[in-house]
Amino acid sequence: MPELYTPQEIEPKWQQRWEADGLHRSLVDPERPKFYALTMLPYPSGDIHIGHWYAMAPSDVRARFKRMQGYNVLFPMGFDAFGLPAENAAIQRGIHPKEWTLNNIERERQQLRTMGAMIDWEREAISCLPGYYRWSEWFFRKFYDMGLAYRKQAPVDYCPSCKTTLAREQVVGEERICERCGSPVIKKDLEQWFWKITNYADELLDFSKIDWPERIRLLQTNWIGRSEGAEVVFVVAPEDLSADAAPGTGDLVVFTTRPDTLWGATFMVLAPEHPLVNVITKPEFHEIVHAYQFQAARQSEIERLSTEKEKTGVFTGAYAINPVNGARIPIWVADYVMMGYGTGAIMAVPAHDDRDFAFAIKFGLSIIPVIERPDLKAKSLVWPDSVPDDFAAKLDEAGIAYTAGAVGNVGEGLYVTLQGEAEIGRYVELISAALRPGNWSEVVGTGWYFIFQDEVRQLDSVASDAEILARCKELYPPVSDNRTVMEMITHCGFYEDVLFHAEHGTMINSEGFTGTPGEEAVSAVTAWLDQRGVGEAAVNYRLRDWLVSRQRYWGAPIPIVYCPVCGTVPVPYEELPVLLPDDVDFMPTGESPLRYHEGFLNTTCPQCGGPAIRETDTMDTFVCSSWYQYAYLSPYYREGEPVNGDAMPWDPAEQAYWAPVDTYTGGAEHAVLHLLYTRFFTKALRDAGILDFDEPMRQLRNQGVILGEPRSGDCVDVRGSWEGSAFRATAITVYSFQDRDTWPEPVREEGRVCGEVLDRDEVSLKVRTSESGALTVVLVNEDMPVEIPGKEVQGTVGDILYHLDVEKMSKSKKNVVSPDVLVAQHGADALRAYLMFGWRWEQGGPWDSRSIEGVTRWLNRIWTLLTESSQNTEPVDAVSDRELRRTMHYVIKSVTEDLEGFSFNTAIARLMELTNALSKAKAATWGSELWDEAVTTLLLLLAPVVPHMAEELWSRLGKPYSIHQQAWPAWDEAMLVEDTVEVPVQVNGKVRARITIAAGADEGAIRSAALEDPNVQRYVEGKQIVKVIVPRGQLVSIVVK
RNA sequence: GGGGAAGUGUCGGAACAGGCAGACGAGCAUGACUUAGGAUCAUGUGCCGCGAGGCGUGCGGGUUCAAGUCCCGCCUUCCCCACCA
Repeated sequence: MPELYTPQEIEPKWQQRWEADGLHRSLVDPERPKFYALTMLPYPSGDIHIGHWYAMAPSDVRARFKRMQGYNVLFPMGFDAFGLPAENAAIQRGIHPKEWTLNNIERERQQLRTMGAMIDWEREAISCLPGYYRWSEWFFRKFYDMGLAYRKQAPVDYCPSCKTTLAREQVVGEERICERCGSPVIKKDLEQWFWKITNYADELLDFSKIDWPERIRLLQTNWIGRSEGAEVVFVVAPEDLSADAAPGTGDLVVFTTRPDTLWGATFMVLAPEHPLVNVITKPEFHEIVHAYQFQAARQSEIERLSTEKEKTGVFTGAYAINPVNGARIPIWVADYVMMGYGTGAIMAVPAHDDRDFAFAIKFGLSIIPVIERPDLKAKSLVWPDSVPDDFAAKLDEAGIAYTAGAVGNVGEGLYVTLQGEAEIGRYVELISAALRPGNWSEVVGTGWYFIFQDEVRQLDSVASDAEILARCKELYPPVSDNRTVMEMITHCGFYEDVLFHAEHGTMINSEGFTGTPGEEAVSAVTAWLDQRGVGEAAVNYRLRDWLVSRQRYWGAPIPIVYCPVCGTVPVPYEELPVLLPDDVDFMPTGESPLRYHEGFLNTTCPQCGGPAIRETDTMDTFVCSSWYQYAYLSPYYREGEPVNGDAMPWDPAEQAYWAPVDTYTGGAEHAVLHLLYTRFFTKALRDAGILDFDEPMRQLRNQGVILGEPRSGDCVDVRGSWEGSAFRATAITVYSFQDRDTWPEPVREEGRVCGEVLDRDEVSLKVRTSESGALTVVLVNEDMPVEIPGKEVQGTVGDILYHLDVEKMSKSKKNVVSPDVLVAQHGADALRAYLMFGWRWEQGGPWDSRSIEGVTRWLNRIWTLLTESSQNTEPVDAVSDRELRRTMHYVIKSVTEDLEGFSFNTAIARLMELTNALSKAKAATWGSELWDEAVTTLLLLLAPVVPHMAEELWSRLGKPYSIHQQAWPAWDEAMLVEDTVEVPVQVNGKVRARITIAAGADEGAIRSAALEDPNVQRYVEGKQIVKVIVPRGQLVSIVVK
């Protein structure tokens, strides 16, 4: 009886052996090239789940692969151990966060060990231990000395559920919810510590030194949000400032990306929180402005749920002077301007910004175009009876396009569409001549002409706006309600698409700059502003400084002391770490429990020795994970030893050898959190003289997410008839998926189909018509009525629930897949292989509990293939030998390239192919030299994937321990060449024959062989051969006529 | 509203550089061995058609001897950002 494959026995056995032999220790070895493979460290929430395996197992495979390729590989692991869940557990269950965390770590470490990964556990680092967080504090102190850490009072995001402030990056989505718990965040005005990540904004935009996914680079780029433009100084009109105001008080600095539109700035808008609002608001406007500010503040606290973003705002009564033309423009307050972006104040150019346009229309502010439309499009509506009847004929004559149509219920008008200066000019001439008394006409979009009987005006200034409007009102009193010309013409739907544009183009109505082409406009105006001292080129970023203060206990203390005499004093390097006291009360107060711990709070000032209090906020946990890749180099470096500010935070020799990380793997969800922070950290440490490189991780690859297994849909019992392979429904009965036990048996027969609905679209249902999964397509109409037993109401096909959501795994949804259970069932090796095989790694997808069986079967096949002897029933055959050898080399090559390129699924597919080839060849080659070579190759290629099984079979074949210390097989290109190749022959693009020909035959030989083929002859006969193409000898393409 | 990614059998997914679409696996079907089979082995399996043959990579065009792949226009889904000045 052959021995069965029992991973449950084999796996622990080898894990112990490897550990006893220190096989996974990674020591500095200058003789060998290093490879630092890092996978994101887990947060010890209590359970290692399938997502961890999905991230780590293929990463381990790749690390092992690199080791077999001759690299000295470091593959460490640790725990991101500070954080809220531990503290919440303390509050809810009375367990100390440290105990909760360390217990979880112990459990997770055991779980991780079952993976059989080549983790060097000697280098484990846990961020909540003093030996670790001493250095987190040390970095804070270092950044403080470098001027990168500062404290300021600012409106910050606060999560009322986590009871702490959050960094901007930790607030997600339109609903502005907390990244950890999903609660909506609120704004609070607090004094907090920030790190100047913005100092590195430009450098963080440079990805030229790293191989990171496009997606992450893009997310970071967008997050940093660099925009170039200018800062322009507007001054508050002197009469609107109190006489005793200090010089400069009235300066209103705005940031704009479009200084070329300055002449069109017809008003200004300040954010409600802008400090100058209270200074400039005229007394008679105080009440209304204050009410608006209050309401705006409240609104940001409640939640800005209103998706309908109707503009609101109030006038301050004050005016500013537009520096380019001295125009007096009103200053408004509106919440569409954010205090947090730019300067919190804008110049509004309603003609070329949709928000400003909407605001100006709503509040009756002037809109003056100052940039020509690049397409030079214009429109004009010829009002009924405003011109003689022959006007249309004149337009025809002039080649001007128009359509006649009703204008409201007034009569028939002409809708004229114009393009280009010349045509517009011709039109203006025509209409001027034709216009009847008491009428006017306008050209909208380009030119902006207002044609009256006696003159043609252009909408080119605030003054002309008023004058044109006045004339129009005179001619046609119904327009009297309008406050601006633009408001008047918005009532005409025909003009809708030419009223405003935001494109770059030639400047108009801009005094000396009129005529400046769009490409030069921004830079020309910026230079001019600079020269006149009213503005300068400026870069603005969306990125804001990293708020690192957290009002929680379970984090690294911020090493700062507040002394009534000396002020803010950092704790001396030598006194670090500031230890977290164990005996604190965990009460959800909204303030750090440390604040109520007298022993912690009260201290002496390091500077004057007098009584002082400690900072009680702790650091964001992302601080600790920003440098963990270096912590692994020499965990808890110099613990217990006091160190000064010039110390190295890790062993310089280890750093010199291992750093930086060569390959980093993990989830993409940290694109603008951890992955941005750690880059910042590395750059800051470089500037501190600690690191000598710019980027922490050379190569980054993100795995996808494993989602829950799709759940069942409703069951349908369908009557109808077959139409080919599909079934046309005439009557449908639906059974809810909730009443599974009452479902009828799946059926697929003449006239009836029954089963669960897996998918649905407008015209069909996909019904599972057998237990095992056979699918039938049922053709339906979406509004077709269905019977629902026990329900009075009739539903329709559109109501049928199908397959149900593919969702993230979560305990509450009861769709989690436990790796522990799978390891017990199939073994770690099978799970590792399946996680590689089941999905494109970088994409992920829903779990499929059935197809892991396929991988298990494969491993069993390998097992019997190598453990059972063979009778050698088939004769030795040189051709098939060669074929096996060829497959072997092809598989070596493919697997090597696939593992290198993170294409894990195809690597497994190729290994399966080699297995299949061996199965086929076994009866003839078993026991031969070739057999041994092929089996050895298979095992070596398998070693990174299924390390335990490979080691077991390796030792059973009597090969020297350990397989993991063997060299990766090499392939021979010469072996990849086949003796004969099958060449497809296409006639007019369709494959009509395949010819077998000696490999390497020249083009002429292939061509004539193809033309001689009888099948080809059939298609070529009687036709004229136009062309024969033989690209790279791969195929023959014949074109006939 | 802006930006990005992706649409291939029943399913997960292959396809180098424009060159035989569907590798590998799941599922399904048939058969073998079995007391039995959710084990194992073998064979088949894109769709339509009895057949010759035709049709097929979200839809519509185009380039080419040849298009999943390149170009133009659309549709759908997912993700990110969002009154960003």
